Amino acid sequence: MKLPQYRKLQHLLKKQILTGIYQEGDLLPSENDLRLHHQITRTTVRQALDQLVKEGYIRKKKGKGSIVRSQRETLGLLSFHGFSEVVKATEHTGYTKWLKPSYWNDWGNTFFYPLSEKEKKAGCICIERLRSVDTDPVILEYTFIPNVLSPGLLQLPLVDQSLFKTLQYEYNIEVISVVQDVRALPANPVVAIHLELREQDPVLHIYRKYKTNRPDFFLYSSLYCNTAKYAIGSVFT
Amino acid sequence: MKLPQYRKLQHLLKKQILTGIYQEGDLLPSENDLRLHHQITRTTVRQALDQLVKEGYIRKKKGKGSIVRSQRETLGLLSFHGFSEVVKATEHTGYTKWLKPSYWNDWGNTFFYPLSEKEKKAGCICIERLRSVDTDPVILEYTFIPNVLSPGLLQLPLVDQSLFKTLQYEYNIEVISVVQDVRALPANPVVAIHLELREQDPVLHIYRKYKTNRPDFFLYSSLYCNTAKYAIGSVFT
DNA sequence: GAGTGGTCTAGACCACCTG
DNA sequence: AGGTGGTCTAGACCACTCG
Repeated sequence: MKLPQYRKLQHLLKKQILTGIYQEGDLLPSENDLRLHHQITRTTVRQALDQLVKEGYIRKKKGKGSIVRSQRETLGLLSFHGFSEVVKATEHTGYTKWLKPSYWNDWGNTFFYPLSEKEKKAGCICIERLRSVDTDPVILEYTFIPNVLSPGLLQLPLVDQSLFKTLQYEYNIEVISVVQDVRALPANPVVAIHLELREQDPVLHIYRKYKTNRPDFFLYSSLYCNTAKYAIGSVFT
Repeated sequence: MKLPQYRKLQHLLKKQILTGIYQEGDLLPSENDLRLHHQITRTTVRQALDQLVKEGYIRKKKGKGSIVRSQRETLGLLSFHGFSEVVKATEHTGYTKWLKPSYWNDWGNTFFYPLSEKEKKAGCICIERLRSVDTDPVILEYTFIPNVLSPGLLQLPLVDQSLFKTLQYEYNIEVISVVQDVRALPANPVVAIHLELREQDPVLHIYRKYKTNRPDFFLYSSLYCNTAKYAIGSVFT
């Protein structure tokens, strides 16, 4: 575990942002301050800050400084949920309902993405959630997590109700990229009931594979979206 | 027009990749070579290469070199079409049909994204294309280009049949990010006919706004996708 | 005018890959 | 062993922001 200097600074600053020591809109210490405090050169400081920019934690402004961005914005890029963005943009309120307690399962015969032997053997923890904007159900989400974490997610309470935050705080696991396949489908009965649609109404369906900073650990999701009222937004940079 | 050194090198290398001087899998000259040839320091060379990595033109390997990636992969990140990816992955052949010659139009009363006064006054050039995989129509695409380019896109032949390539070669305009809204809709009669679906069948619909390296120049698209056979893939990093 | 980030120089040592 | 990219040092000048 020999991290380069710039990674250490990067992780330190990220932690300080995530724990609220620096909040949205705050300025980080200047590159010069950081250089003096950590006894490294400005090049190295800049390397650390470049990473944080790439990850969306800060943006930089010439003559001003490094400005902390909101975590919503950060997630927005990755999540593609539209959920948080929609909620944020419209000042509606978002709500997530656990359809049932998370449970262990094997992967079934035909999982939507290929699995490694290790993943297959461990089975997975399944989470079924319904996400709403105000009182409108918008996303029905099935999440599949390989059961390879100790002590296991089943026993843990979630930080802030958020799976990603829990993984980050408890296991240092961070999502670094997402691959997804998107389709338009007619709603099946289960989907129709939860999303308050008629059967056969068009729904947006997304298969997702999340890559993390652990090379052998992935997350999987299957999402059904009612886009009648709210579209799903995303940004590519 | 005072470009920093690293931008110049970045653009030179990009041009050489796009024109095939360096092809997929080739190694770029080493950082040391580039430094000597261009009389700049390695730091500056690395800055240029970092940009190309970010844009997906190359990937770097320690002990090996900077390897040129395929342009398909590159576009894949931005395009979100799934079109080229699907075609590439399955070794089917892609085909684009101009439904009619491009034509001038005002924007209509309710364009899907807000427009600047300058854009409104100029009107737009419209392109209607149908993209197919083998013989299956997959994407019906309407593209709207503000009519602010001289001599105007209407008179120009397209490079490689590609709008993006034409903009890059003729005007030095490059797309740098995309904002989009995605929905599932029932097919209307026009869409149904072109995509060979029944009316009311679910189609994926995407509104897109492309941001370019010209701060005041955007492109707009509206896409209808038949996802019955081919899903739309995308990657977030 | 003082402080900030943006660009750049001229070196250095390391880990990794390949012959 | 020699070449590659990865990390890092210790400086410099510039353009921009703000009081």
